[in-house]
Amino acid sequence: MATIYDVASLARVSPATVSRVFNGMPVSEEKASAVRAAAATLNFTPNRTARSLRKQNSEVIALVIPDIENPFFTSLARGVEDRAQAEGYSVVLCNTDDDTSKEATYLEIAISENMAGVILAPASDHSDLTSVLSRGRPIVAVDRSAGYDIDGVMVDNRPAGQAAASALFKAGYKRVACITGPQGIDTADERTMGWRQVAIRQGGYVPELYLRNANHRVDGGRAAMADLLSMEVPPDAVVATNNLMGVGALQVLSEAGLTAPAVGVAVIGALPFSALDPATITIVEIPARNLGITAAKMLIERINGDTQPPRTIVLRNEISVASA
Amino acid sequence: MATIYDVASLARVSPATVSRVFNGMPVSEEKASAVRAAAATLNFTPNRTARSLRKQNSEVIALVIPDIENPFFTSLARGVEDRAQAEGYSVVLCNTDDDTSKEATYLEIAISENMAGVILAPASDHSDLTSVLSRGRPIVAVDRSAGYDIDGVMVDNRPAGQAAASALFKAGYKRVACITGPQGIDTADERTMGWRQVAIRQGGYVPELYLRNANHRVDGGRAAMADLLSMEVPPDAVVATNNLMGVGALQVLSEAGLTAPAVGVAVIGALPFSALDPATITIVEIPARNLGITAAKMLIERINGDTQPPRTIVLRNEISVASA
DNA sequence: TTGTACGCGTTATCAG
DNA sequence: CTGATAACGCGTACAA
Repeated sequence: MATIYDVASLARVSPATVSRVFNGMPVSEEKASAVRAAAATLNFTPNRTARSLRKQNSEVIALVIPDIENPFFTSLARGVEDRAQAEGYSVVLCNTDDDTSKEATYLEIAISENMAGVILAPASDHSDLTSVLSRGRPIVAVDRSAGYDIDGVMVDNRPAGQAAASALFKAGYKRVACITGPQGIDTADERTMGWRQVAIRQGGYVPELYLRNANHRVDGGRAAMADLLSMEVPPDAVVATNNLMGVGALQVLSEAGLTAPAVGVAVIGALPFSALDPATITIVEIPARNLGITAAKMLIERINGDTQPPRTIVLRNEISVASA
Repeated sequence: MATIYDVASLARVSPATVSRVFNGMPVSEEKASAVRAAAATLNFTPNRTARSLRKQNSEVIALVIPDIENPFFTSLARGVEDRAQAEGYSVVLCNTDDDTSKEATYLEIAISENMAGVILAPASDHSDLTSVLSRGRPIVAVDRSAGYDIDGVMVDNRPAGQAAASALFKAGYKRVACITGPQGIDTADERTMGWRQVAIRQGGYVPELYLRNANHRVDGGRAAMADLLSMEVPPDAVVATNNLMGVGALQVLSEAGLTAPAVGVAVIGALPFSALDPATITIVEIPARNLGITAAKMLIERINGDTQPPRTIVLRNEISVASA
């Protein structure tokens, strides 16, 4: 592995000059071209570890998400990437699998590899950010809040829950259930609250009986839906507060022969890759990609030295109901 | 940011002793606990950049994939992660977006950050691996071959194409089209070849007329399917050589009112999150997750010093046809 | 077992 | 514009 010393001696200049060439600092064209030639023959590339140790930063952003198999987060990731790459940053993804200890490890790595900053979709509301915060590295929470006073980009979750529930009641359903995520994840809690408010106002049944907490994946949605169907008086409609639980619920309903108007379904978050037209499903759109773009933008501002107090951006007007 | 020197002076020992404590080398329990106490109060963690510069390696594996929004690759990624974490490695994901220059950048980063090794699903057959190979870092190709003599984990693609085509012909279809990926990606080429062999043997039409190259995403599948439908004599069945193109084809067919037995569909690779039962679709399963597990296993063997010649593992028997 | 001192490959400072 | 040199934070001979 060639170093700047090798290049320097081959080009008959000092190591400092080599460094300057690779950092766009003023160097006479004569020496510069000698350096480039030498670097080419030696197949030299600056060692980022050493550079990063010296400069105390790198051009890499860490994006830490809880579930890489959820298209919502991959879409968000694409948003982050597109924005970051446009600004010259690379993005590495870390999957925490909803596990706060894995999350801590990745944050540790990000900081300790001198990455420029972190965008975090927290695994829970008791994530441990001390490693990041104590080093003063820029960090932005996205989608979910982390329980710290840091930058954040969120959507207005309660209205999303309200919209989903309202759509079903307006369609004439009477007992609208809710399949939501684990407690302690604020997106889930807020969306549930939105559903609850509408349901209580609507009246005619006891909403709390029709609330199920599940994990945020397909099997969670399946289990919850199956449980709801086994009730003495089952719901006639259901709100799923994320996309994958929605898929699970739809699967169980489909398997039970309950389609279309028999049981109403509203899902918060786009259904991934729906091959078949989900004609009778209400979708409350969440701007996943734009969450990513916005978070990357905020983070890069911080990296560039922005020191205003932490702020939270709420993408209020991007929630839309598509009842096809 | 606390360093070993800070910890050392607080614990009244030498920096070397601090280092030893954090690397499990013999240290008297007395001093060890003093070090741990000091480290705790200073909130110290070893700086990975410095460590990695010194040791010339890290405990991080890079997984470089072409499309993070394709569930096939995220599933593969989960396989890699699970295996790697079990062995004490962390995994960072890099998304190349099918772009060889982004790919080169990420490989560059991986090497130059002293990552332990790379698992690469190549963006094309002319990827540039010189940065990795010249440094002698372990690398494993997965899913697709990279055009170098390196370790690889693949599936037997041609039989997959044959199985998909055969299933449709056996179901009585006469003109089985094929929507495949870009030329130069060997998985696509091989699967196409499988379809072609079966189609030619079957006879009764000119298969080449019913072959379409598309990008590997949903819109690629949509465009190709639309094109096929506009033929004077459209196909009565179609093989999609990857999951997302399959979704695109199904969407277009569904929109055209062509469901179920009107037009037959076979897809190579699991359909992601199918909320509705794709009753009449033939799926040729590709063991995405196991590809990841196997690749991680191979890579870690290399990291641990295995020096046998490069080998390619083909997961032959894991392809299964599920015609529900 | 412990400490001293050097080097991993760069970049920044400071002379010239 | 250029070169020598000191860090960046850590691990590891080598010596004690």
